[in-house]
Amino acid sequence: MSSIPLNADNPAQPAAGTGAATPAFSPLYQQIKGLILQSLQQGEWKPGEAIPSEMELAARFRVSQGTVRKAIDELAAENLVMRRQGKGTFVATHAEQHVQYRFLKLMPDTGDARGEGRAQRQVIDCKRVRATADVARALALRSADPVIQARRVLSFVGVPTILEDIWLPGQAFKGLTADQLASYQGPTYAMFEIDFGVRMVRAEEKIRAVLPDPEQAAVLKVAPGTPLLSVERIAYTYNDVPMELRRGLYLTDTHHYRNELS
Amino acid sequence: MSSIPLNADNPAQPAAGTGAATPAFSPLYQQIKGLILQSLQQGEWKPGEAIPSEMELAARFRVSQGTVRKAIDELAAENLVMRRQGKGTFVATHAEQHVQYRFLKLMPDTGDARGEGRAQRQVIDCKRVRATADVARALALRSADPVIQARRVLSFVGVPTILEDIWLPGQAFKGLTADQLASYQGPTYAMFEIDFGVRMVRAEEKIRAVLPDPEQAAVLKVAPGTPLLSVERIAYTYNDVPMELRRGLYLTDTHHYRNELS
DNA sequence: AAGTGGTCTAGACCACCCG
DNA sequence: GGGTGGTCTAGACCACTTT
Repeated sequence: MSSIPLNADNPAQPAAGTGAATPAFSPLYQQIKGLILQSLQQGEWKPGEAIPSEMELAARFRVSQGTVRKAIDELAAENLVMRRQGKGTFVATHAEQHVQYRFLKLMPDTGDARGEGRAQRQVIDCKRVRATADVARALALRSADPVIQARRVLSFVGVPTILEDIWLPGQAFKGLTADQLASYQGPTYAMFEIDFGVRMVRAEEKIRAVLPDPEQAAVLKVAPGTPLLSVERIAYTYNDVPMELRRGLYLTDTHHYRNELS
Repeated sequence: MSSIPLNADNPAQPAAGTGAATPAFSPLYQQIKGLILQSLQQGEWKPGEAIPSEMELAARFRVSQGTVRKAIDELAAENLVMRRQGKGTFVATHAEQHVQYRFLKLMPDTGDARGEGRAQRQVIDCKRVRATADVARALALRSADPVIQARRVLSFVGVPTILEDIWLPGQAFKGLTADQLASYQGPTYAMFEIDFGVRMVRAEEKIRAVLPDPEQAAVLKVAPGTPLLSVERIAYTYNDVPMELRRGLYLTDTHHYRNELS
């Protein structure tokens, strides 16, 4: 087992890699964080499972519990793990997370809960295609690489509200079907974790106001001149690897995109 | 000076108020955080100034440096203070902050820096009015209470891009003039700090896609059917007191609203 | 050299959860 | 009662900034 400190009697030595040299100085807890992160992305612990206790990790890495604690603090702040007092620390998951639909910021204008009767999904199509230049760039692929493209509509209380086009790297999502997209209960990102082992960790969104083209207007059943929110999202797994491009059109008559600034 | 622990030989005792009882359990560092917060909102240290060192605060509150540290950690995470290694901990300010325009998420499509030649401001008007019902509700005032209402346009590289209507509680912002809004260099929120002692700490935004009315279209010099981003912001000072309502219309032809999810 | 924030440790005890 | 995360302390040393 790779231990980190070279001299237990001389705590807080600047740096000491695990064989591979650590070039710039980084605090011990950052190195521990890196090691835990590595185990996370290698799937040593699966989403929803508990990771070893702080004491165990401290013993494994030969550091104090406080140092492990600070490492886990940061992972928890980034939503990569979840702590539960008295129970343990768990690998975060898009399923069974108190905040379902973590990345969906669209809220109904009335009723502070976003829930009020889940969305109905309707998958319009799902096919294998070759990446166009812009899709390839967003997903860090080469042009013409295989990607899976899907289109679906989300309705709230029967009202079509979101039209989404989704692009996924063909390699990682080989075999994804329209049926799978439609029938899975709960967040699509949870399905990605379970069926493909792909965990989305963070995302970036670019938001604009646009008018729908005739086809989009028809699908959403709105007049052609209806202003819509265009939300382009790139979702990333571990290590900032982009794994999904999603272009959404949101009807904001009875909903709004909610954001908190600080 | 009010000390907190009653018994220094028995560290980590559950709770011990400063005279006034602390009803529910809250860790010591949270209580310290509350005390520091209190000093912040009472203006014991002004924006940009350094607060006492961790050792000094530890001595003042009769706790260990580590406990003060954890309290300040949270304040720093909430952007209420800023730490600078080797120098001290400083009261956060909207002026001289590396991230100017902290609350403005509109970015040019090209050029990752938001800067590229600051915005030009044009104040259209600024007057004292009585709060309408919705403005009063947003600002936690009574209907017909005095408020200051301002309208201005921000242009980037000469192109009118943002039309903003701003409402401020008349009491706290007595004497605010159009000239003041127009001539101040730097973030308006910095001017609020300096001229009115009001520090905005966080904000909430509701975003929609809308069409401008004829007047709005004229001011922004766009065609009537141009879709625009409607951004309604409520900004809060300490203690979650709302101090500003702002309704913005963003032109998203060459800009986009950028958001990071995690 | 002195002061500040930042890291690390070791040990104690508290709050919570479960068997 | 025993395990887990959470809090608190005291003391040491590191990294950065200023005098």
